[in-house]
Amino acid sequence: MQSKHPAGRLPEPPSPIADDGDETHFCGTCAFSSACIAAGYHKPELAELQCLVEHVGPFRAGEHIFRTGDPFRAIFAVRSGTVKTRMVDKEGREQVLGFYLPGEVIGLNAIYPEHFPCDAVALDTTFFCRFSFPAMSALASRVPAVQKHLFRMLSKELGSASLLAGDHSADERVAAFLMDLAGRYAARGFSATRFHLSMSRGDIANYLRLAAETVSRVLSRFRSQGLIQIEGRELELLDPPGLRQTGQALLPR
Amino acid sequence: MQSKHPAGRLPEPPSPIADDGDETHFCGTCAFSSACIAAGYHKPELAELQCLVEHVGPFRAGEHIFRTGDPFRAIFAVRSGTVKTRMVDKEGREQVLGFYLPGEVIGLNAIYPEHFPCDAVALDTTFFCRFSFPAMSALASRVPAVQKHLFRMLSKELGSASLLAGDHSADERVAAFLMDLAGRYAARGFSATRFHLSMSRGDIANYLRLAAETVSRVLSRFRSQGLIQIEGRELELLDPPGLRQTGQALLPR
DNA sequence: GGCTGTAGTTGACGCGGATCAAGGCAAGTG
DNA sequence: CACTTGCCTTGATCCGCGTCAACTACAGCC
Repeated sequence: MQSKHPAGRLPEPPSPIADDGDETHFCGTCAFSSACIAAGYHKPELAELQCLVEHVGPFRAGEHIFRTGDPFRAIFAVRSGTVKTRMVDKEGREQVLGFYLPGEVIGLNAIYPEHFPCDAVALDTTFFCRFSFPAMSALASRVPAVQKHLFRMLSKELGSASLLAGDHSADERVAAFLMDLAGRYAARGFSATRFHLSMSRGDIANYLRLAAETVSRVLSRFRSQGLIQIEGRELELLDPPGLRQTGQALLPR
Repeated sequence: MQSKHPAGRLPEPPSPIADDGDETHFCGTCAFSSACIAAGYHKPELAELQCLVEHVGPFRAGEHIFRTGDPFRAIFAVRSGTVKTRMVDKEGREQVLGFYLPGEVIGLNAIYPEHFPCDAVALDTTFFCRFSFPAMSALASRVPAVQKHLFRMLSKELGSASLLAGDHSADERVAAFLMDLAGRYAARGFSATRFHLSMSRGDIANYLRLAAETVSRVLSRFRSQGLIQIEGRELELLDPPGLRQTGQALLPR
């Protein structure tokens, strides 16, 4: 009972969708796979991880996974599809906080306030593993590898938050954004040079604190410079070193 | 053997310095006080917290607590003084990531990379509690309150990272910055309307992604509008509601 | 077919804030 | 004391990017 390619209509590049393995090794690209490996796949604790996880979805493009103010009970690992998180201020202006790809986890910023401080919106058809956080905390107390993994995930997200920091030109920001996406796809085993942008130009612009028109212009310029090939949302990186060069001030050394 | 006011020469406002209590209740404003209270002050686990903490300092203004690339072994809670964290890119440009006041914790973003991804620099004379992270993790496994507290601290910092997000005017940013500081001082029991800015205009500007001149101009304008009184680094908020109004788009609802 | 809505691209123009420059003030130093 | 150095303020100029606008492309719908 596996729905194969829920996002549909991506002819050329392989769609980045985490293919679940069997029931025990349920997520090849799962956010917790490294914790499982460290703990040893066959330890009894793993069975507990099985118990506290719940597969949810599909969510269609535009649907909310959670909303600002919802009580925090669980974190969500993206199994397939893409998610944006965003805050909406009282004047109704949106601020995109991040995009989350298969294998990444949303909801960690809700632990402290105990309510979600932002919305999570599916950008295409999306499935999740839902982890009850109380159960996960209890498990973390007994399995050091799980605790360590949670600490690491939280710390990692702290680091990525500073990708936005600094005042940089539109070119630098867009180049760094593309290279960041490429790296994250590569880390999960997808192509690092050819992928689909699930988010609109407006979302990219908002995330990078630019106008949609500026993003459009920069992408056109990158294309005319031979750095990328782009048609609609299908993207190919023709010159990753060149892009890295352009965005280097924003990228991890 | 308590050095009284290491920063010196602050005649009017009470200097924000955490006064240690006795050896058992060692930090009234400590970053872990809530964890201690939750665990119960007299539980044996508290003695362990005592064991893994080490008081370090003083660091003088400009001295490094840690540097980019240093191996990660501990986190540091500010006992007194102020710290900035910053990254320096290969062109030598500095990016200030944050300011840390008494009771706040630095180093959490180093858990994942296992090396510090940034420098921490004292802005005035500063003392710390140093917590060995391996020991702290081990303790967290046995004391749920400690684990919970670590999760909450990490998650809280994730939230504060998005104070910078969004593209906002210089006025909004500066107002939000001042109100944020005020709230953090208030949370630790210091005056929320009158305090000392330990960081230079340049550091503020860098953190807010503005030019130092712009920060200077905005502060002058706020003074002429009767929102603040400021002389050098001594600041008094005359109209907190007005400032909150100005910075509302950036501030938590 | 025509109508409508959404997303993206491209051009023209103006503004907010960066940059450049000059000067003031306080603390430290020989 | 004069001199330097660092920090701050204020004014003048300039430019990157936001804003406004027009246009294209495409999908869904009746």
